[in-house]
Amino acid sequence: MNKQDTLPKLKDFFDRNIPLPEPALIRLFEAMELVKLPSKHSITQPGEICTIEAYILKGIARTYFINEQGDEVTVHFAKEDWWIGDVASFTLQRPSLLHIETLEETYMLTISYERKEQLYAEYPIFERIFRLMIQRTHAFLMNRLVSVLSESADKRYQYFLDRYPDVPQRVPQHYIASYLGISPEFLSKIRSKKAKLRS
Amino acid sequence: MNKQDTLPKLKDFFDRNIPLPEPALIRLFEAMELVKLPSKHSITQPGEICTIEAYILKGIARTYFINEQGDEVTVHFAKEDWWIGDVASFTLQRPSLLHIETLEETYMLTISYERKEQLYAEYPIFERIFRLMIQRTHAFLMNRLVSVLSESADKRYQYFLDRYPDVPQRVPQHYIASYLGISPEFLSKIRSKKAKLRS
DNA sequence: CGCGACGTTGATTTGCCTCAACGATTGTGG
DNA sequence: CCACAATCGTTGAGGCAAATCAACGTCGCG
Repeated sequence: MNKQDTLPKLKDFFDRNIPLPEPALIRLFEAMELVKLPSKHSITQPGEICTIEAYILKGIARTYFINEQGDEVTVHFAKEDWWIGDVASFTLQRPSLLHIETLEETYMLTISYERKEQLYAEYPIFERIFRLMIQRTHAFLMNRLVSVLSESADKRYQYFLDRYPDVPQRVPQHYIASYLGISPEFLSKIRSKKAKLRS
Repeated sequence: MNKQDTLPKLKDFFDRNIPLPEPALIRLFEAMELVKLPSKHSITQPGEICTIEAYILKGIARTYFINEQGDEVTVHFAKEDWWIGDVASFTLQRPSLLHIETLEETYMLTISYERKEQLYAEYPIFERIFRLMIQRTHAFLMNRLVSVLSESADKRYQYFLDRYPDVPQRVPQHYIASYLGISPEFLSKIRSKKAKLRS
């Protein structure tokens, strides 16, 4: 994959979400680096400072957390056309609490902390752009919270399928269970019940 | 309560969280309005556009959501030294999905959408300040999500008490249950079990 | 005073977890 | 290239956490 060819995708993302002037787009693009990561490679680990934020061109990654009982809690799946990164660790440049790792070979455009700060300094419009971007993530998190607080596992899974129809074919099922906040066994049972109903 | 007297509180908030130059603080303060609301008054309702964001000086409010089954899900309690508002509705100026209402007589410093846009335009530093503020909320939401996904009701309640020791004395208990994502009856049972253990 | 909102308690049910056993698939080292 | 291990998903039995339903006491307020 050639970096120049990836500009249209980035442009398309912003056109659909946070329209920004062509020159700003170009500046951002220039500050970013095309990175290819094999499957199962880590972007951030707990204790380390998250050094990049990335726009995913192709592939898929997940963000997860290991709680006190020692089990993994998947916070987020990020695939094509999504951003990833540990917002808290990146912006405060503090050790992360999260794992982020690829689940497929993944191509992404990354930006480092320094480059981003540089953008803010040189083109204040980026303060606004990234403020709007984080507001988008905020709305997303809010939905997820309400869903976990008030819906049954069954419904959450259905909702997940509607929203991410291709993800179940791309990632191990127990990661999806941990995203939904249920045990792998129980997700399996939900699935088999659904299959019976359909026939 | 006199508006001038409230400046130190606002200053104190920023000193502790997002230090900002004195002149910027003054600009912000001037753009804000001191508002007093009686208990049980609404700031936003679903369908309306959320017109203000507010810093609470005294009192307490809650943000909630009514789901498909018709029950209330409390997303957030905001008391002294916290901000409230429907970020999504406010920044996009779109109809809100949330209710926000006071639970006590509440004094707050409010800022309207227009005034805030004006601040952004006149003092670009505010883009940064509010970007940092929303990152703070983001981290908060993230914690809450992880907690709901992976901890027992018992533990979540304990955590709530540690973090907001005064709230149980100030708001009806069933609102707390809905914040924790459990039924009012079950919260009552958790409490009585705790009381027995203590004796 | 009497009503409605709130919290409590107990009985019952249900959603989800844990544990254990078992195939199927994948991957890896000899 | 095969053998064996490791990982993954499924299934069933049993148990526990939390919901639901119903009855009741209390309080604040019109």
